[in-house]
Amino acid sequence: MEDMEALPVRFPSRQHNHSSCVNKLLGDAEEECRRQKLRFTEHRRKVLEIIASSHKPLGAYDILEQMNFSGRRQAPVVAYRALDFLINLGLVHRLNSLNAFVGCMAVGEDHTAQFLICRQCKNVGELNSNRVSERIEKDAVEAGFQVDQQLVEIIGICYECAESG
Amino acid sequence: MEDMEALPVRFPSRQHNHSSCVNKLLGDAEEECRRQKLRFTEHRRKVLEIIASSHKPLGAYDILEQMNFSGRRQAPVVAYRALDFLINLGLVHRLNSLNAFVGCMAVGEDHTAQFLICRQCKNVGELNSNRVSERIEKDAVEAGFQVDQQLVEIIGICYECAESG
DNA sequence: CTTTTAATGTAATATCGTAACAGTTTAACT
DNA sequence: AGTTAAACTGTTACGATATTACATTAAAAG
Repeated sequence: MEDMEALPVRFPSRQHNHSSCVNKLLGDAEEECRRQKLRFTEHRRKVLEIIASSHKPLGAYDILEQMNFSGRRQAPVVAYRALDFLINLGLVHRLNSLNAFVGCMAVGEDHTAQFLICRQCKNVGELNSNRVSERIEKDAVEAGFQVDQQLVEIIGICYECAESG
Repeated sequence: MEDMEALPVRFPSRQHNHSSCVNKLLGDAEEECRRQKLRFTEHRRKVLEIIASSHKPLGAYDILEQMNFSGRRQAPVVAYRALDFLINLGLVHRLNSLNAFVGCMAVGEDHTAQFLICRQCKNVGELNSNRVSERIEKDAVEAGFQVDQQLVEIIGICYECAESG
C-alpha cells in the first residue's frame, strides 16, 4: 500500500515575514546551546542571523562580507568555523551543488534534509519526505550498502515561479 | 502495492577487471560520438581513460596530473573542458559532495544517477533506483515543485568493507 | 586561582574552477 | 581545391572556495 501521510513541505513564499524566520532560528539556536552546554558566541550568532535573513543560499564569502563588525574584514576561516558549528547543530545546511549555505527550516524535527532549489528565484525549501529517505535506505540496503548519510538536492522551479511564468 | 522490480545496482567489487571498464567506457564514448557526430579528441579520450581506470572519484587536478603527455603540464582548463564534454554525453558524473568525477556505470540506460559512496574504501557505485527517483518526483510535485534534476549521493559503507570490518 | 578546554586572531596557502583571447584544426560548402 | 564557419586548443591570468598552522585569549572545571 501507498503511504499517505502528509508531507512536511517547506518552501518560503514570496511575502512571508523574514524577521520571524530569524527569530525562530536564533531561538532554536539558543535553546540547543543551552541544552548541550555549548557556547553561542558572537560570530556564531552573527552568521546564523545572516543566513536566516535569506532563503537564498549564501556562499561563505557572501556571509563574510556581511560580518564586517567594525569595518575590519574577517578572515575566511572565521566564517567557516561558525558554519561548521551551526551545521553540526543542525541549524544550517550546506548545499553541495552550490557550495552555499541555508538555514534549516525544520530544526529538531529529526529529518533527512532534502532540498528543493528553485533555479529561477534561487530560493531553497526543504522537502524532507520520510517516504523518500526510507526508499533510499531500503534500496541501498538491498544493494548491500549501509547508509550513514543521504544528500538529496532537487533542482527545478518552485510553485510561485511556475505561476508567474 | 510495493514495486518489486530488481535494482540495477552497480558497485565495483574488489577484484574486478579494471581494463574491461576502461574498454567499455571508451567503446561507449566512440559509439556516442559517432551517433551524434561529435569529436572524440585526444584530450577527451585521455581524460575518459584516466577516469575509467579508477572507481574512486578523481579531482580535476588529479586527472590533470596524469595528463602530462610530453612532460608538459596541462592547464586546468584543459581538464575541465574535456570533463564538461564527457559529462554532457553522460559518460562521466560529477560528485558534488566531493568535487570529484567518476565514470558512468550505466551509459545509455536512461537513469537518474544516484551514487553510493563508500567512506572507507572510497569506491563509488551507482544505485540508480527508479523507485527512488519516482518517489522524489511524486513528492516534489505534491509539494508544488517542478523537478528538472535530482542529485542523490548516499554516503556509507559498502558490502565488502562491512564484511572485512 | 590554577588547570585545561574551547574559541579567536592572523597569516599564509591549498584546492577548485573560469574568463579571455589568439591561434589552429576540422567540417561544410561552393 | 579553396573558402568559410565552427569547433577545438594553447596560454595566461585570475576568481572562488576552503584549510592549515600557530600564537593568543577567554571560559569552564577542578
